[in-house]
Amino acid sequence: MTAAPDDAVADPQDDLAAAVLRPLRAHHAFESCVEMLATSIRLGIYPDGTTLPPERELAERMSVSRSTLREAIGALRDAGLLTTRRGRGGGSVVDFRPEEPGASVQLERPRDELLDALAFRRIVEPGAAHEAAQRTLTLAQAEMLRGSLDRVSTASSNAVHRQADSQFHLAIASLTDSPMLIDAVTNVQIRLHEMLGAIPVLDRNIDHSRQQHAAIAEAILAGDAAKARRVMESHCDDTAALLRGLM
Amino acid sequence: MTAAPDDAVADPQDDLAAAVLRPLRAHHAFESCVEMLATSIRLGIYPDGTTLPPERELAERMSVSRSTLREAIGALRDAGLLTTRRGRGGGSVVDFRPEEPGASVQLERPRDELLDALAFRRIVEPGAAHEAAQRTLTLAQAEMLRGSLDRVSTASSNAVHRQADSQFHLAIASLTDSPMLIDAVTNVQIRLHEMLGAIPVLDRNIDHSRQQHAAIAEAILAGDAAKARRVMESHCDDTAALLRGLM
DNA sequence: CCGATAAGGTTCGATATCAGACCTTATGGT
DNA sequence: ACCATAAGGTCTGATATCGAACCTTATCGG
Repeated sequence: MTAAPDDAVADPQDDLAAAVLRPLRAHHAFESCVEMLATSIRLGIYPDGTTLPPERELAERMSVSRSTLREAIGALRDAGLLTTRRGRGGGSVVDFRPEEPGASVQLERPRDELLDALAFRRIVEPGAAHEAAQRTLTLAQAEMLRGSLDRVSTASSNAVHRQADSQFHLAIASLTDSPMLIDAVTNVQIRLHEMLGAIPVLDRNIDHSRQQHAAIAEAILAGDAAKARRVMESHCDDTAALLRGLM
Repeated sequence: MTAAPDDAVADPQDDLAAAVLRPLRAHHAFESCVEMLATSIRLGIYPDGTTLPPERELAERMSVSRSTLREAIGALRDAGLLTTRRGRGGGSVVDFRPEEPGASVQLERPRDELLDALAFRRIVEPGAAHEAAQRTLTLAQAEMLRGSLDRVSTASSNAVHRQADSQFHLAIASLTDSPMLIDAVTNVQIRLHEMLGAIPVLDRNIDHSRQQHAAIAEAILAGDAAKARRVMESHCDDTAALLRGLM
């Protein structure tokens, strides 16, 4: 009744089952842990030279045992992304200078998944911008947004720009205070960051991006939700077109 | 540098860290497994009297070992949601008639989380409708959409209507073929379904919903993406207003 | 200079989960 | 009537993860 025979056309109902019964466990907490920390470092959330939060705290945030977390940190240390010092004031210090993007880097995920991320992004990021613009921001939030814009505007190299770009988009999402939305944007940005690392970058594209970023931030700070969404949509479309063309 | 002192205002950068370093493991695969299956049954994906897919298949879909899955099925059996028969053609048969919603049901999740789901929904479901309308649907897909609309239109009771409603929205998402989008809508619908079970339902609201559902399906089948999005936005707004008022 | 403290490092037993082989039962086809 | 088959049921050893206590090291404040 439920299982569709191999030869028959799948019962459309089964698609729903497939949707709800999604895999619920990323095999091996250890690996996911490594990936998550490595991503944070590559995205520049913990820039070169900064110290990671204490192990006990990190473990709790990721809801993972300290032993597992430590193994992950060990792996990153082996990979040369971290150095660790003991004692009070010690900790794991990031040792990572982002590399200039280029076509030599291989994509890890299947192409489908990346295209999916672009489509999903086109929906959630404009939504986030719209929502952020509707809120009345605290001074600290406005400050953070301006800071993110500033960093992405003045980035000294393509590699740094790429990090700052991710953070700018994450910053907008975080203005919404919506965990589900933040999570969605984070997911998208992780995949996007990976894609951008695999293509050559043109200065002209970056200039164009810069202008769009400024317009988006301005619209959000001015509370112009419709404009924020519109510009973000164009921005996503442009990035997507670039990526689809070059991959 | 990284850890914000308790007394100071949190460094905005830390918000980003909090976003990327999200918990990565739903403690106890067993519990998540029970929840997932129970949800599928309550959403009517496996209606009363139908047989679940074989254990080996279910286990693979959820990427969980068969032992763990079996424990989950056992728990559902103990809870009276299933009966199991051995031998060829056997399996676990659903034994669940949805209850009429009412204010007596207690919400399990914190209110914040539910409001968050409403906000997120307002972004992703209109996006899904828009995307679905842009695609050229196969005959089977159009058929499935019409079927879902039909079931939600002719539902004989509030309880059945609530199930059919979830499935209608999931059906639209599944038209997009975008795993990330489908996943987002699924998440939202699970939370929504829970909320709808906790409030009394007015026939007038249901009639209104019905009209909107019909308009959405029509717009999608006609390929009118703008309209599909617009109507879905109203639909989400209306449902959200109702829920916010009654919770 | 010295103790309180905040970090990382180590160890160990308990438990959850996995992977897979194997057993048992009922059904449907020939 | 029989037997291949498709289900659920059982068992077991390996491994991952937890969690919690405890040790070691370095720094900061008085």
